Amino acid sequence: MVKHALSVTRQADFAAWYQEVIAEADMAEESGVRGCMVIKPWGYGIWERIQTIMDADIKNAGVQNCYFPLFIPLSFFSKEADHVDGFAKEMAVVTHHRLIADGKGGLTPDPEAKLEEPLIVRPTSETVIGAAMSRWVQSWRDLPLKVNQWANVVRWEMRTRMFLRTSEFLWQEGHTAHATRECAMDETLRALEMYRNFAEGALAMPVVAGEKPEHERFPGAVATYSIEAMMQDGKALQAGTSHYLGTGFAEAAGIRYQDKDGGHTLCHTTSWGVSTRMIGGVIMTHGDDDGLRCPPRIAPHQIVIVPMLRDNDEDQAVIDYCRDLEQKLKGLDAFREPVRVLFDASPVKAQTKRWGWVKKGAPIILEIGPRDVANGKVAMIRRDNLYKDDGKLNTAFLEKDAFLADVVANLVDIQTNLFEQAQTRMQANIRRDVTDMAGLAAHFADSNKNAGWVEVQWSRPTADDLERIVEQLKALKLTMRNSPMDAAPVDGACFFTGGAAVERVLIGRTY
RNA sequence: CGGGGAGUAGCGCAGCCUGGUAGCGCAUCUGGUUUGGGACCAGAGGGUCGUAGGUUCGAAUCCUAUCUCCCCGACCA
Repeated sequence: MVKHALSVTRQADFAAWYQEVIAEADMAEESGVRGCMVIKPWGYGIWERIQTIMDADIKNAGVQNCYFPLFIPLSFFSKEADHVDGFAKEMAVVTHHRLIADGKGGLTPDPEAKLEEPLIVRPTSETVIGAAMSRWVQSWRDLPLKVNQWANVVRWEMRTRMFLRTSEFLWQEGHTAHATRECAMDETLRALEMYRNFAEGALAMPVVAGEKPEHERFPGAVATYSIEAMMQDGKALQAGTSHYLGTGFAEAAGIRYQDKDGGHTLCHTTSWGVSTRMIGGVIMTHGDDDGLRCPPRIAPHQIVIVPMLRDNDEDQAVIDYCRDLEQKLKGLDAFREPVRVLFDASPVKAQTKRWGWVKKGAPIILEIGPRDVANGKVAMIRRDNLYKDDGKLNTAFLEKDAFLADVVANLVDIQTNLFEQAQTRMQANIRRDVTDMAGLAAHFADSNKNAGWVEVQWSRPTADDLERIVEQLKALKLTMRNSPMDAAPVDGACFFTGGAAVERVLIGRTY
C-alpha cells in the first residue's frame, strides 16, 4: 500500500482532490473577494511560462501586443446586440468616482460623484478594440491588423471554481481585422492550430480541435472553434477558443477600409483567447494522488536540488557539491531554453522539502547527501514515475556525470510521457459505438465512472429542432463539445433525427 | 440567483443544544537526541470565535442582518 502525499484521492472525491492539489501545491488561495483568487508564486510561475511560450507563438504569427483599458463605456458595449445579450447578466459596473464618509465610521459612494455614463469592467474587449480599429483602419493597406493583449477580465459568475471559472481571470485576447472572409477564417483557424499545438506541445495536454455547434457560439460570433481537453474524470474542459466574427462587430464599431476601387468595405474580424483556466486543465490532466505533475516545459523549476543537511561538518561539502551541480545544470538547454534549476537551500527539513516539491510537481527532484558527495553520485526522483512496483519511492542513484549527460533527455522524456499517458486515456474514453439516445443515457448513467465522450454523426439541425436536441441532452447533463476538425468522414444517419449526417460531434459532461 | 452545508490559532477540528471571558491534533519557536519514506523528547508562543447589530449583569454559544467558502441546481465566453 503506497502512502500518498494527499489525503484525498482522485477516485474518492475528484472535486475535493482538485482543491487539495491547489492548496498543497501552493498554487492559489481564496482572497475574501467572491470568486476571486490569489495566485501564489508556483501557480503564477506556471502562468508566466504559459505567457512566455505563447507570447512567442503570437508574435511569430505577426500579431503585435497592445494594452486597452479595463473600463469600457456602456455605450461602446451596447453596440453589438448579441454580444450584449451574452454578457449583460454577468457584468461589473462602475457608477461612482468618489467615496465619502457615511457618518457611521465607514465610506459610501458619494451621490454627488455619480458617473454620467457608467463604465463596465471588461468581460472581453471586442468593443473597445473595435473602436480603436475603426480609427486605425482606413485603407486596404492597413490590413490585416493584428493585435493581442495580456490582461485581466471580469465576469460576474454565479458559481466559481479556482482556475476553472473565476470572476476575475487572466488571459490573452487576440483581435484581428481582415479585408475578406477568407483571410479572417484563415486567421481564426491559425489561432486554433496555435492553441492545439501549444496545449499538446507545452502543456502535454491532448485536445480535440473543432467547431462549436451554433448554440455554443461566442455571443456575436459567426463561427466559434475550440480546443477541448478531457480531464481525468472524463469531463470536457474548453481550453481555448477562436472566433470568426464576420462583419457584425465591424459594423457596430465602424471598422471600414477603402479598397483599391475607392469603395468603403466592412472588415471581417476575429478574436481568440486562452486563460488561466488552462492551469486547471493541467492539474486535472496530469495530477495524481501525490499532487501536481508539472510538464517540464511549463514548470517554473524543472529540476530542484534538495540538500540533505545534518548540521555538522559535512554540510559545507554537500552545499558546494549542490552549487556545482546547479551551475552545470544551468549551462544546459532543454526545449531550446536554459534549464530552470533551483537549489532549495531553505532551512527546512529535507524530507519536508521533498514532499513539498512532489506536491508541486517539479519534474526532477535531486536529493544530495554526504554519501552522494563521497561517491560522486546523485539521487534522482522523476515525478512522472514516483514509485517502484513495491510501492517504495523510485529513487535512482546515478553517477553525477551520467546524470548530467542524460538529464535533458530525461526532461524531454517526462514531457513526452505525460502527453502520451493523457493521450492514451483520452483516446480510450471516446466512444463511437453509441447509436441512440437510450444508449447514450445508459452510457452516462453511472456518474461515478469516467464516461468520457461519445462521438456521433448528426445532421446539424437548427432552430426548434436543435433546441429540442439540446434539451434532451441537458436532461442527461450532457452538452455538445465540438465537431472535430480531423474526424472521419460521415457515413451514416443523424444520431438525433435519422436524416443524412453532415458531420461528427462530441458529446460529454463539461466543466 | 434557488436549495443544502460550513466559517473558532497557519491547517484540520471540538466547544454552541443547556450563556459565565476558549480547547485538542498537526504546524511554528527554543533546547537536546536524530536523519536517504513526511523523526523523537521536553518546554514555549500564537485566537477581539467571519463581520455588524440586538437580547443579557455577562455571548463563540441565543436572535437579526450581512460577507466568504463548499456541494447540488439554474446560468455560463
